[in-house]
Formats: sequence, C-alpha cells, structure tokens
Amino acid sequence: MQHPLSLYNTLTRRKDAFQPLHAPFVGVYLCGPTVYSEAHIGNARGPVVFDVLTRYLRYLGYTVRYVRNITDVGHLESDADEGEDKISRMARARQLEPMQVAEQFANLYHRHMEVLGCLPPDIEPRASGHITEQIQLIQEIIDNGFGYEAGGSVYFDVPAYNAAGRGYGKLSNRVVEELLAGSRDNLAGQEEKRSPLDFALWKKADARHLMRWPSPWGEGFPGWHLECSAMSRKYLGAEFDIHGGGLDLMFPHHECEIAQSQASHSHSDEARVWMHNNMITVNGQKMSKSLGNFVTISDLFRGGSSILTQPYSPMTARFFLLQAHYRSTVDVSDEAMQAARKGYRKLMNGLRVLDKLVLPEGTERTADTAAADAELRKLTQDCFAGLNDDLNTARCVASLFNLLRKFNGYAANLATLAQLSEAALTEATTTYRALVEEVLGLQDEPRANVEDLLTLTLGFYQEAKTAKDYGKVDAIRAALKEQGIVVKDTKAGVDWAYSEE
RNA sequence: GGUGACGUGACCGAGUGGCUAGGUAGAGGUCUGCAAAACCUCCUACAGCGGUUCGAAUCCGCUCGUCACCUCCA
Repeated sequence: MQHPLSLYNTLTRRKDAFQPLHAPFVGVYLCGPTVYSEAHIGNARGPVVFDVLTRYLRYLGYTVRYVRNITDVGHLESDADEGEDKISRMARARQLEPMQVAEQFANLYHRHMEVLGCLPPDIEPRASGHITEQIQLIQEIIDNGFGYEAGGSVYFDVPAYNAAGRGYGKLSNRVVEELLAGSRDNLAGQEEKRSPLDFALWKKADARHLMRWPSPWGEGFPGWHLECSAMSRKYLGAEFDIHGGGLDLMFPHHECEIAQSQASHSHSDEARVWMHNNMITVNGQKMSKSLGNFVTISDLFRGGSSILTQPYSPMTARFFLLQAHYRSTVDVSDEAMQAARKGYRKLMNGLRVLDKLVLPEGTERTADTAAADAELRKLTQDCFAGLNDDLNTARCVASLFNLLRKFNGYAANLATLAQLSEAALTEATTTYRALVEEVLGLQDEPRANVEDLLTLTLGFYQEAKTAKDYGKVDAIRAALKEQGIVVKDTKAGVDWAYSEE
C-alpha cells in the first residue's frame, strides 16, 4: 500500500507521511456535536473534512473504522452557573425529557449530515451510553495519582501530572506556569480545586440537575472531556491513528483528552496524528454561537438569514467548504456561495461529459499518442498531488477543473480524441468520476422539477393530438409509460396519473 | 498580558525561492435562429519598508492591519 499521503500533525507541528499503526486498518475519531441546539454551518466543516479524509483513506485501500461521538451529556454551560449542563437547561426550558432534546437534535443532525453527503460514521457512540466506561477511566486516573475527589466531584490534578513530566500543554503549545499566571480565579467551584488548571472528571449533581448517574463519588455526571477519551479507547484502542476536531477544541478539550489518556492505564496520546480544521468566518470573524454571527444549516438550505440572503443547496455548501484547505479559515458570504454554486454545477456538468467522450466510428486513432497521453496523465496525477499534500482539497478541485477543461475540449470535437490512447482517456475519466463522487463526495443534485417537466410534455402531447399526429401521440404515451406515468385524456383536458401496474 | 495564525488581483481561494493554481465576476472572439453551455484570448496580485539571494508572494527583520486560543464553542 504505497502512497505519499502526508498529514499535518498538530502534536508535532509537522507534515508527515501517514503510517497506520496496524495497516491496512485505520482508526479515526472525530469530536462530534453536542446535541443541545441546532448545528450551524461552522459545525459542518469538521464532519465534511473528515468525511473526505475517511473516503480518501478507503479509496487508497485502507479499512477504516470511523468513530464520531454524540455528546448528549456533561458539557457545562459555564463554571459560573450552578453546574447545569446545556441539555438539562434546554430540557427544563422546553419542559422535555433531556433525552428527548438530545434525540431531536441528533436526528436533525443526521438528516443534515446525510444531505451534505457525509457518510455515517461506523460507530456513533453517545456519552450517556458510556457512563460506566467513563467512571472506570476516572478510577484509573485516581489510582495513578492524577485525580482527587473533593465534595462529591473528582478533578484532574494538572500540576501533579505535569510534575510527572507528562507535558500538560504539549498539544496546544502551552506552558503550565503561564497558564497559571493568566488564569482567572473568580470562578465558581474553584474552591474545590487544588489548582485553577485542574478540570472536572466528575461533577456532583445538585438537586436541580436533571441528568445524573450514580458513581463511587455520589450522584453526578461526567466532566467535559472524559467521554472522548473513554469512547475512543473503547472502540479504537488505547492508541489509534487519527483524532480530529475543530481548532477551537485544541485547548482545553483535546489537551485534557491527552492528559486523561496519559494518566489512565492507556498511557498514550490517544492518537498518533491530531488534526484540526480551521473555522468558518463571517467578515473575517469566527462564526460562533456566542457571537451570534451564525447561519444554522436549516437556514442555509432555506435562505433568508442576515448573513446569507439566498438559499444554497447542500452540495453547494459542501463544494464551498472543499474549495478551501481545511487548515485555513474560509469566509462565507453570498458572493462566495454564488461562486461556489456555479463551480459546483460546472463540476457536475463535467460528470455528464465523461460518457460522451467516445471516438466517433470510422475515425482512425493516431499512431503515436504519447504526447497527448502524457499531457492528460499529468493533469490526472495532479489531482492526487493536492489530496496527498495534507488533504488539500482546494488544489484537488483546481486540478479537476484543469482536467475538465481538457474533457470539454475533446467533447467539443470528438474527432480530436484520436490523439489519445484509450487507456489514458479511461484513466482520466475514471479518476475524475472517482474523485468527484467517491472521494470529494459531490453528487449530482437534480434541479429540474419533475412535475413541471411533465406539464411541459403534456403540452406537446396536446399539440400533437390537435394536429392529429398520432405517431407522436403514441410515442409520448409510451415514453411516459416507461417512467410509470399514464396520460389521461379527459373531457376537462389532458391529465396524468401514476401507473398502477 | 501569554501563545499562535494571517494579510494574494472585483470576490472567494491555492501556492514546496526561479516554471500562468483554480472558481466566480469583467472584456473580446469561436460556435449559434436566439440563448445557454463549451472552447480560445485578455485584464486587475502578492499590506508597507528594509535585508538575504543571480533570483522572493514564498526566507529574515521592522512597521501597519486583521484574526484565533487562553471561558462553552467545529
């Protein structure tokens, strides 16, 4: 399985050739959504990027196990409130069972991911379903001397961990002393912590808290970062290949995950390669819930938000995201989305051109096809160069357009295909289709309205009938029958119905 | 304050020191009943100032500007 795929690793701050721990198997974990509200388009970037990554790894022949969690418990609103988590809060506000809130948003998320062309993960574990595993992880951390119980809660002892030489902050390039100097000390619950850097592994649930589980330390709920450490270990092992997430999760979330895994019996950084996708921006500013400058995925498809005035289709959004490299910010605007829409359609039109590239009968193929073959092969190989260079989908898309221009040129004058060998052409068209559809995951999105087309056809039917052109009338009837449509001539005029055969 | 990014043409967005990224928009042309699509040609760049180099968008320094993380966040 020789290939030159290299990936940028946040942990080493370098691009390195990708080497699976246990080829041909590859384990990928992506931090999934917290299902307490609807996702916005910024939240879609990670899933789309890692969908392309897992698709490409599979294309390269690896057997991928892709795990993306659902967080339905445990993320605190902030340390300043009474320790109620987001889902509880939403459930209380809407008078719902907390799991009902989680389920509704999880279902919506799944629908959105599907239309965005993201294949479902192989395993989608929920935090609430892995309380036992999380409790066990906490116990291991305590046993290893890096966690302590205080007032029914359990905290991770960052100074002790760091003193043991484990390098807290190595992922995000942070120094414990500086973090201490810059930390705020006016946060609620702080009095229980030995150090302001310590973070909760288990939080005691107060009387109001709806989501609660029994534990050796009393009734409570798991800390923010624990689920990913526990669930990735359960499904991918103590050490696996790739862990992904948004750049804003790097600290503290991923830093804490690594600390937890190192401090548990896993004694690992969880993943060999840590990948972080950059943010979507609006006028240069990060799209975020707290800033309020976000467009929900529903609003994106529906149109009419203050940021995007028009609706944009799921595939337009996907193409838009893939036109930028995942480690760059990407700025969203109507103008940018419209440009993406046209680019996407151009790429789709390209798919329809592929099958037409056939040398006309009777045309002699040129004896020496070396020059044209070499040119086409170069363009074909260019498409992989981008992907292999840290999943640079922007370069890949650009190369596909270059290849497409060539295809369109041939399509305009099929006789010029004589300059090419059959093999080079097939290689190029196969690559184009595979990269667009299988790897980038861009599918044709039919724009035509079937009923409108049908009405149009029935208009021609009526004309033919009036002209007593019964040959044409029968032809239209037969063609529609093929589609499961029967034409009905009634006194009121021409109508149609679905065939009941 | 600490840490880390980034400033590319009308817009978005790639760029490994030397070879036109690409998409959208704009201009001209081919094709065409009209149009669209497609193809060909063209146009507007590398924040500023220095430096290293035969050569810098790409390396170094300074200045200006923008942003991110340090608090939940993809």
